[in-house]
Amino acid sequence: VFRAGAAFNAIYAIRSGFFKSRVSTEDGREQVTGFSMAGEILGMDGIGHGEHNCDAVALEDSEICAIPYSHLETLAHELPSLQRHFHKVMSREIVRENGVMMLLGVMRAEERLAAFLLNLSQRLNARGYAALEFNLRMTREEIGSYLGMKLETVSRAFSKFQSEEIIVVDQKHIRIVDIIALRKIYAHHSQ
Amino acid sequence: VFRAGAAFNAIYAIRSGFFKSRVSTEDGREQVTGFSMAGEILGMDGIGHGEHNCDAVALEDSEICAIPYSHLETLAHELPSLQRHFHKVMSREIVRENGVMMLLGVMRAEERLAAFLLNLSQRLNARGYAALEFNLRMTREEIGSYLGMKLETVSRAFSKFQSEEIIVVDQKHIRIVDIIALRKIYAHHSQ
DNA sequence: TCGCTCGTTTGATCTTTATCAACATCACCA
DNA sequence: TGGTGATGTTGATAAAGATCAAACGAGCGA
Repeated sequence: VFRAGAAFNAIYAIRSGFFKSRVSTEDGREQVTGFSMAGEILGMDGIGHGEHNCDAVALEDSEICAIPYSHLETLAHELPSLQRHFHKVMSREIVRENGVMMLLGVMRAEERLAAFLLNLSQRLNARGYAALEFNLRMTREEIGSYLGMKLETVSRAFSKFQSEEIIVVDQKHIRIVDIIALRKIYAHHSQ
Repeated sequence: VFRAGAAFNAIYAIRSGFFKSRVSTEDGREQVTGFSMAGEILGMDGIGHGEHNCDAVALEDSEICAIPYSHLETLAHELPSLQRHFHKVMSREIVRENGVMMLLGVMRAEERLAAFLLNLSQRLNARGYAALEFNLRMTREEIGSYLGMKLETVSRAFSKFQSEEIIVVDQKHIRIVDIIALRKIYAHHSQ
């Protein structure tokens, strides 16, 4: 969709599909900063400095709607409710990132994965998809990058959850069998 | 200043002083999400859901200016340049948090501390303070929470930098002796 | 001044996760 | 149809950082 360093012109509303956002260091290490799906907005990182800070990449065939920022400004001025809505969307992105910082800063591997699965489940559910059965669009490596761990650790955590009969994993297909247990892991009750 | 869960009414412009922001899990673990100083804005996390998501705490005597959000909306509508500026401030907060996610996700302990010191140095410098000599306002534990490591690890990294003659540490007083070396550590050239 | 607490430093050991390696599986395509 | 590269799983080992523990120093109030 866009790359870090590219001039900022527009934000993008996702109509359908699935995306990842990522930032990179000069020495080539990457951090996935988020996964986005229908109804979410990409590119708000570009407003501040006139150029994008991260790359946005589609993980499947997707449709997006570019909203030129200059249009948005004009429209928002004419339509205060849009203005307010846009502020909310940006603010929620800040809150979401706070949550990810919490993930990365204080949680351990299995808690992170539980949090990831619960978040995905909840968002899919909000869009009318099954909450307990879905296909991952991203690789283990991308999950690992997002969660601050290596792909092997992601794979092991999936296997552990499966052996504990909390989820059933078949490649990218996930079925959540015991969402209560998943919530307990997330909430650290598991020790 | 405000607490997570408190109703959102206003954002706060810092006139002087030093603050930390933090989020907490139900089981009591905390993550410091940022340190803020003069000229920065607190409380933008509250717009999205009408209540604050994090706590903001002053780390020294400080002055802040509450800007009621309803005022801001009105003013921004009358003054498009303010509108635009406000968008930039929020966007930069998103970009800043992307950087922290990178810190937490892919960097190792010493790189994180180097990044932290360089960032602090740069921000102090931008405000007219010495870039290479300053007093930390936060404890080792708060630094550790921000950087996703334990206070002992922070302390050890400080000691290591001191033994390598990169910085001089005396309690909260820091003097950067070899900023080039610090940048190299940050950029991962150190291995 | 004494003694207390808080923050910090440092050492020893343990745990978690990374790393390295081998192999399985799948998709794609020559 | 078999090869090739990307992806995923699992095991063995190593390393980074956490945890536990002890001690120190500064600041503060009695």
